[in-house]
Amino acid sequence: MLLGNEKPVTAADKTFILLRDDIVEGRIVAGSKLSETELSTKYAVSRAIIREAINRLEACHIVERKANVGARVVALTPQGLIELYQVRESLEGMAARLAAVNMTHEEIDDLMGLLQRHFDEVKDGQSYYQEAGDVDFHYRIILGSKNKHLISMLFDGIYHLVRMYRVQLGMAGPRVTTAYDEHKHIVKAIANRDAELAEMLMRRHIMYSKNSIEAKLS
Amino acid sequence: MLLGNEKPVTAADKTFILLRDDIVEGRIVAGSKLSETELSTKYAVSRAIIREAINRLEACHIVERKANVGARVVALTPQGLIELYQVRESLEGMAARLAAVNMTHEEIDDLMGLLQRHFDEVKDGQSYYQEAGDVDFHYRIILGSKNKHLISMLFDGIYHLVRMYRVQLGMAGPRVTTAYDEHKHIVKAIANRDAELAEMLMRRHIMYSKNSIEAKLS
DNA sequence: AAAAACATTTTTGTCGACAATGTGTGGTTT
DNA sequence: AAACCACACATTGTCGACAAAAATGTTTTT
Repeated sequence: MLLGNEKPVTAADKTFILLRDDIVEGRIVAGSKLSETELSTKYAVSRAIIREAINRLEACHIVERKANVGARVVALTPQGLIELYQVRESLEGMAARLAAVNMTHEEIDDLMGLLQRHFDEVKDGQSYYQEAGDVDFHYRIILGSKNKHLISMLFDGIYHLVRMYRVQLGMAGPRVTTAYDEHKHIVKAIANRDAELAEMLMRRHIMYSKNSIEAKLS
Repeated sequence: MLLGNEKPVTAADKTFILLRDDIVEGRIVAGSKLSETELSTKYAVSRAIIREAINRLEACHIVERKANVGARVVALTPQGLIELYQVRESLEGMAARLAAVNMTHEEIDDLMGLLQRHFDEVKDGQSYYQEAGDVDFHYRIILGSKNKHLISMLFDGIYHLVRMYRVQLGMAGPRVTTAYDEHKHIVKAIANRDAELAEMLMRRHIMYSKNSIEAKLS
């Protein structure tokens, strides 16, 4: 899924996205070293382009770089996952709070429609929900916050890392119907313009999700 | 004040910091365009260095860039300030919550010592508190969270922007003794390992601070 | 005179080469 | 045999030049 951002126009943009996806999807293994010359031949661009792409990946916390030594893909650790979800809980909780205040009636109606479609799909036995459906739901609430910083931090930073953990540690499990109910309650709170409750429910929702993932790691 | 990060080693590091400070302190005016060639002569480095510095500033949300057009320093708007403080409230609230769990007894003792020194200074009539003292306090709690993402987002991203608003809109006002009391209560909650309360108090503290600034804007 | 089309100029994007730094190896010394 | 130094190698950092795109100014057309 392409997040609603602008399309890549420059070569550095395209290479950044290619490289990022190769890392997130695990085609470039977590923890490995990134050689600039090697990557420049692989993606058929100059080293300057690769350097810019790596710089952006560093800003996303997807790679770590040491001066005069080089860049490595981050390692996936249980501790890292926990820290990631702590930030997510904090930011998305605030997003839900702000969405309860800032979303238009129309946006809320759309969101309820989306939820209904997801319900129909889940009811028909498709386990489609977890991946795209979940992301889509959170996506709209984050946008609904109308807070530029929040939106950018979550979409450009956190979400690719979350996805990296999901893909590479193979998260697809249950929590389908449970998560649906939680989503429903969150939307209801937003529709009621109850910011306090929306934040609390969103934070709980993300905590449960974290616990579910943590359980699978042990 | 230099935050505890590693010292700049490469020319791009140094230029990035120079440029960032020139923007934050207002020597390069908010909203203005950044010409790469112009800056490269001004800082006596090649355009590649300037480009890297601008890329990093973009990651901090201090400049905005459009492909094939160029980069501009962000504009300072009341709305932007509000959004910034919403994020800060969210992240630092979580930091306080985590600090209540993760700070060592020694770190907490140090923090109480710091607070005592600040009290003495404020008592003696120095209005020193607001600027460095406040930052120092928040700094330690954020570090005390032991959460890499949180620390990086706040120090590398949010705090320079907050400082930019403070400097350029001329925030130095009162709230000295009030803020001190709030700090004291937060530390007490952390010492009691009361994560819930620590987060709540920190969020209130930041909200008050925001309100105080907003009042000055009108 | 206003608007459209073209030419010019400026600015950003990309590239290959050179310089500086870190790393590994082999040899020497104790 | 272990520690240390020196040298060569590989990788990253920096630079100036070229290509492409946008902005500006001029001419042409209606």
